[in-house]
Amino acid sequence: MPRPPRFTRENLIDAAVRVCVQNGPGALTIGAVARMAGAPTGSIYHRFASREDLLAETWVASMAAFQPGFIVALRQRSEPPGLAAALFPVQWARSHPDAARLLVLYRRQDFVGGELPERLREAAGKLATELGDAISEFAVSAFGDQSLAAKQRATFLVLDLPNAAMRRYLAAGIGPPQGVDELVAEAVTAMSTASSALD
Amino acid sequence: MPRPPRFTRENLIDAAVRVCVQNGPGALTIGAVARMAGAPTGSIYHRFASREDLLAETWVASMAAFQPGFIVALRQRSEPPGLAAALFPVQWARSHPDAARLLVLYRRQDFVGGELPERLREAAGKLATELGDAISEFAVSAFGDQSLAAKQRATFLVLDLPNAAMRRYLAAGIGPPQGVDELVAEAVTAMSTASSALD
DNA sequence: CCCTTGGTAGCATAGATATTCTAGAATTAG
DNA sequence: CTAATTCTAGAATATCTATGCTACCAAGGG
Repeated sequence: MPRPPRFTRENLIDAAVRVCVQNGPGALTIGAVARMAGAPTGSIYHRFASREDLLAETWVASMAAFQPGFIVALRQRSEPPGLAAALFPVQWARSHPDAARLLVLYRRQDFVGGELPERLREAAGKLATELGDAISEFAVSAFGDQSLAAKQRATFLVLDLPNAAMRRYLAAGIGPPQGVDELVAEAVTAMSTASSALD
Repeated sequence: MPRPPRFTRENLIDAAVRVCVQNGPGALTIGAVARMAGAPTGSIYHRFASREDLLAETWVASMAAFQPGFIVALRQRSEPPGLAAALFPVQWARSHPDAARLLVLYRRQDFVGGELPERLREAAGKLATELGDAISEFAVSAFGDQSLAAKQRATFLVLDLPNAAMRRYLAAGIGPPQGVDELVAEAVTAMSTASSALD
């Protein structure tokens, strides 16, 4: 019944992601997104209440695209434990280059600033909780240990380590080469062997 | 003979670093730095030609503070090779919290944009070259291999890995806890053992 | 004591940018 | 065909920032 949209939320968030990965989140201006999407500025305000909101949505949408698959990988049993999860971000980066750059090269804090509408605060909070819980669960199953230290170790293995290995490539705008998977696998295996040797 | 300065270059760069780590490089505006330093805006233009210059100087100064010590650590023989270098960034972060946050949480590209005055381009280029050479040299001495892959592996071990392990703490505004050193040491040792097992 | 040098102070200007607002366009139910 | 609804368009306004500019300040040498 209504006029069909030319610029959906999704279209505009895509454009916003591209602006951010090209010039950093600081360069996300309404004008820049409008140019990137080929839309007039007014159309952006039709979908988003403010620049701040759009910036936050950009982050939340990218994280929401990444996280479910990652959590599945986290629950998958692999040998050594965590290998499947640690490889997931690298593989995901190949199929989602823009969103991956956003997530790896910047931080939540660069996008989600002060006051946000309920919907976004809730979405962001839910994502954080889900991820934290999934990692804790993994730490218990992998290390049989529910201490904070075990969770930190798990976070390092499955997130920080692969991100570190990819970072330079994503910064250069290229997909992570095959060697990254090998390096990650080697590191996870090495650390797993080292710790089981302590038993 | 002249009037004694109230705001030196150093003062202002310090303030700029603090602005960046608090709100990201995008928040580095002349006004923000002026407020942080307690100076009027005009005083900043007395020292720096433009906002872009100040931003670039902020990065160059932080990197220049980090790099010499790191290079010394890189040349230091340790067992396994690279352990001393990999631990250096973590220790340095404890004594230089603001500069470390800047270097770990953001990238050169977020600071050093397009056109820069000769002095800065040269300083930035020299830093990059020195670091690259030092890492290559380390890669040869540690792995006996001057391939690009060896250099990438070395970079991962001594820079990306420790940065990844610290990142969350620096983002939260706290110094890296002792567990980080242990994790880094464990990872470097594990990977060194794994690769020597291949011989 | 005055002049020179390097500095501070902060208002004034120009250019961006965010945000608002009004007019009109595209659809379909009735 | 018309009303109701959702959207596009983009000009107009309000803010924010970077930068330029002028007046004035402090110290030491002559």
